[in-house]
Amino acid sequence: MPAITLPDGTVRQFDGPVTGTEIAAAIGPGLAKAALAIEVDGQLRDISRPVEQDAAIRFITRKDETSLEMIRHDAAHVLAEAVQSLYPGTQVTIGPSIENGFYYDFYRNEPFTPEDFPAIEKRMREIVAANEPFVREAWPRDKAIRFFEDRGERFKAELIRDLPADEEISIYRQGEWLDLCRGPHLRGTADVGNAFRLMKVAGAYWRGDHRNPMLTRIYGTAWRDQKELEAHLHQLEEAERRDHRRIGKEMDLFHIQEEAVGQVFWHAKGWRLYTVLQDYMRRAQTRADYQEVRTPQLVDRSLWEASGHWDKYRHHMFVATVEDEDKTLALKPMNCPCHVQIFRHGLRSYRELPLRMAEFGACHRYEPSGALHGIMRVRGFTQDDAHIFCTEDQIAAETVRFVAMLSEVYKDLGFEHFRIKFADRPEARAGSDETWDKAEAALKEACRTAGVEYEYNPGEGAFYGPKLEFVLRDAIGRDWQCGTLQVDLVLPERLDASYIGEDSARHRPVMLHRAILGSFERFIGILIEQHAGKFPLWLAPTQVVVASIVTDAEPYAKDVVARLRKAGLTVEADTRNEKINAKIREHSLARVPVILVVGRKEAEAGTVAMRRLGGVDQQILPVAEAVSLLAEEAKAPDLKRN
RNA sequence: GCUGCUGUAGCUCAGUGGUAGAGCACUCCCUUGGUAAGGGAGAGGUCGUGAGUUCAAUCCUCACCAGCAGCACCA
Repeated sequence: MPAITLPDGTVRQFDGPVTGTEIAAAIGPGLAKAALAIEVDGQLRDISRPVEQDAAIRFITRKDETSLEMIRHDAAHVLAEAVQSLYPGTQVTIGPSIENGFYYDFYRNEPFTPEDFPAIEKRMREIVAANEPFVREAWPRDKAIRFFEDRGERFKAELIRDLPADEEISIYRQGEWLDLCRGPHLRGTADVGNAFRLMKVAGAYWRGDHRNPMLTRIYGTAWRDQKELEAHLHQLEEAERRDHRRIGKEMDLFHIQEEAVGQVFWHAKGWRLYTVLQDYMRRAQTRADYQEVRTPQLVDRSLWEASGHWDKYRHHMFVATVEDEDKTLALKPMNCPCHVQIFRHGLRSYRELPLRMAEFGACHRYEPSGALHGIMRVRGFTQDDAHIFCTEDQIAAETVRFVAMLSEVYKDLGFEHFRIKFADRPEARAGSDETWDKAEAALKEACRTAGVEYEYNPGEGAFYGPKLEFVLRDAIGRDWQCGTLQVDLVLPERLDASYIGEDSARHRPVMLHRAILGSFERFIGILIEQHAGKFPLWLAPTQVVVASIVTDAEPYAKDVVARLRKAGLTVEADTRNEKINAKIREHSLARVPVILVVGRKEAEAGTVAMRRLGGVDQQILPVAEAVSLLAEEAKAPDLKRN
């Protein structure tokens, strides 16, 4: 006699086990039609499954976000059926829902190509139109294994074998086709709807392990209706439009070429952006009481052995030898061991702690070729790196200070929202469990003190310590992990860093590794995509162009340029033999924020006609006024505050 | 690194078993034009690299390099 509690608090009694479908029908025909699935005591289930005991329930309709995930999961099943019916002999593996869609991994000798998509999609739409109900069956383990093995589905059989012994093996049928699946599912294939599209194919390792066979993965996107699908496709176009590689080329910011794979040739305009950002960061860290240092690029192998990096990352380091000397050196892949050397140089007192040591550290890592991506993932990069040597007692206060500094920087750079993840011990790690207990506890305590809220990111810590990851949200809703704060009790030990305490004895400092931007290369890539190349004035590679209308105004245009330059602005004169329309068009396409147009009138009156990027109107100003206005606007945000 | 795809002028791309084309950009000439393309002429490429097949390869085959997407990686 289950008593079913509805979300509004009303309770309904039923005589015996009752399915979600029946409950919905008892409430009303509208709901019976709309209900796709049911949540029983917070657990999502098939609507066709009976509820046997008292429970609080909630129906999932198409309006719920939850339905999206189910639509995608079901779409993956529909895809798998379509593929197996069109390409016999293809083995199925897994097919989950993911952000924005779904995928299914198949094993097939010949990989799929996008040319196969129209046929597969057509078959999928037929399956959706047939509206086969999803029927759940519980099978004995042996039967399930035998069934899939008999069909030559060795991956599925392996999955079942690896399921925990006490787990029920559930099979979902849709018409003739069936799949091992935990569920839950929608009512039938028609609930998937038609707002889906196959997107791309890619290789993927079986179980994500590069030692396993490569499967062929088909990605799709699926939504509740056509409008959502179109919005998503539009978002993809938007991301492509903002691609930093494309904009970097268009705006002449940088390039990369074969002779220096994974390393950036910064052109004048890109380098201006870089230096403006670096100057800003230098001021920020000076305000926050950091001391800036500089350490060598090439460091003897012995230091990397001592730090533990040689062991773990040797194959990702650039190694150099000298013919006349029997030495092996490595281009530094990170700065911490070098910073410890400065810390160790001479006796340190507890009075010097916390000691905040910063470096715009140029690092090199031999990243796998497939990981490289524009200037976002490179082999030569510069970190806004710093190490804070402090006592355990100081971790909390330093965390508070760091989060404050980082928040200000992100805000100044135009990112209002960020979130924090707490990454704890990875499987492969240095240091004892006690050390990790201590480090994790200290960092959690620091977060509590700082009033910092975080999500967990289990097993993703650095090999020497737990870390906080700071994740930005950009203008089109994408997340970028940039900042980090890592507690390290291991490296000071390994490299024997110590200070003299109040008690005249030697003590181990704690090292906090921290970065805000991460690397300049990657962060500038993010900035480019955030602004779609239309930078705020202080960051713009070319801030102003003075465009003359007639030859007579040329000397005046050059004079205006000189005055703007004197005020510290980056300015170009455009006195080419072109019509003003063409000049406006070109500089607008080049994303120059301000165009000052000068003709005979302006030359005589000592004025400029100012036009903003994206605007259509103009503003006539005396030169002096334009110069002071733009100079003020072009100040970095921290300088405006003073 | 793995799987798939791609590599032709500075950029975006077309094209063919008989050593190549467009638009934009560039140079020069005409034009002095008032807020998103004025007109004309010209120059520019050993078709990613190397080997093979062929009378003949930018095109076919193989290897390598690089790029793109995804996976794996990211101290």
